[in-house]
Amino acid sequence: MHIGEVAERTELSLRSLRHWDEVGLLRPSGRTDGGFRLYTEVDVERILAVRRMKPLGFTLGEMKAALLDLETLGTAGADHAAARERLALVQREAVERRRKLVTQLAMADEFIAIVEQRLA
Amino acid sequence: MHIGEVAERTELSLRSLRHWDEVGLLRPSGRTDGGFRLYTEVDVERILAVRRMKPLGFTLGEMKAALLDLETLGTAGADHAAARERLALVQREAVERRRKLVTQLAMADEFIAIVEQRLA
DNA sequence: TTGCTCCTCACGTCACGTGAGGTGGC
DNA sequence: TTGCTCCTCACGTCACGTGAGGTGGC
Repeated sequence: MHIGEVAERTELSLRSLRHWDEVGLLRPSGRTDGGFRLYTEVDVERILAVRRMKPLGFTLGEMKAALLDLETLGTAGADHAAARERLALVQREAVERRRKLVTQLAMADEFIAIVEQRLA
Repeated sequence: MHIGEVAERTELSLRSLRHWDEVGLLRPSGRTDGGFRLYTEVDVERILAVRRMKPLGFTLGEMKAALLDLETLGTAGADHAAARERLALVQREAVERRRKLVTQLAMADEFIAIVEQRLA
């Protein structure tokens, strides 16, 4: 699948997908002879996983590491111990950041209420 | 009140407050002879208003304009018509962006659930 | 063969972070 | 007088946005 279709399906910009490729967060599985990026369904699944992490404000590097660890846990015979340890930290961080997201949502609601009141 | 106290009370970095001053979003009401920024309670109120808008992803310029319009509506005799019109647009945008925030929170929850499941 | 999609530079942007070197305030 | 807080550069960072100029794919 070409980058355009992936962009549409994931609601990401072409530039983001290319950037993620550049920095090694998400390399497409293949390329055509002409150099076109070729993504598989598995690639798209990875991209969607990154999309879920993104709102929590992790850096691309952190997300790359987390993605790797998640896939390690899904693979038999790998070094599960280290991956589990790192993911446990990611989990704590994620829960903490989720709390901040909720706080931000509350602040946004306050702002909207204030504007509504001023316009009423 | 000096910048340090403001930073603590608003949970913002010194750098952010200085940056907001630099770009004209939030100038402190005064300066000491030595050049120290002096913030009033009203300044702090403005800063907190900006904090409420921030999660919605507006640019500093947009927030500056919105803040101005909000204060215009709070002032008698000013050009309320134009301010109301612009604020109505800001309101629509805000509601739209709030929806996206909720979506992001849902995605974050999905991610946390996935990690939890993998670690279980 | 015609477009439409894709490619690689490469500079620009936004909102700060992070020292460096120096001085004001109580 | 001693620190602790504050100041101004000014370069760095992160995650892309945005053309420019060119070519691959069906």
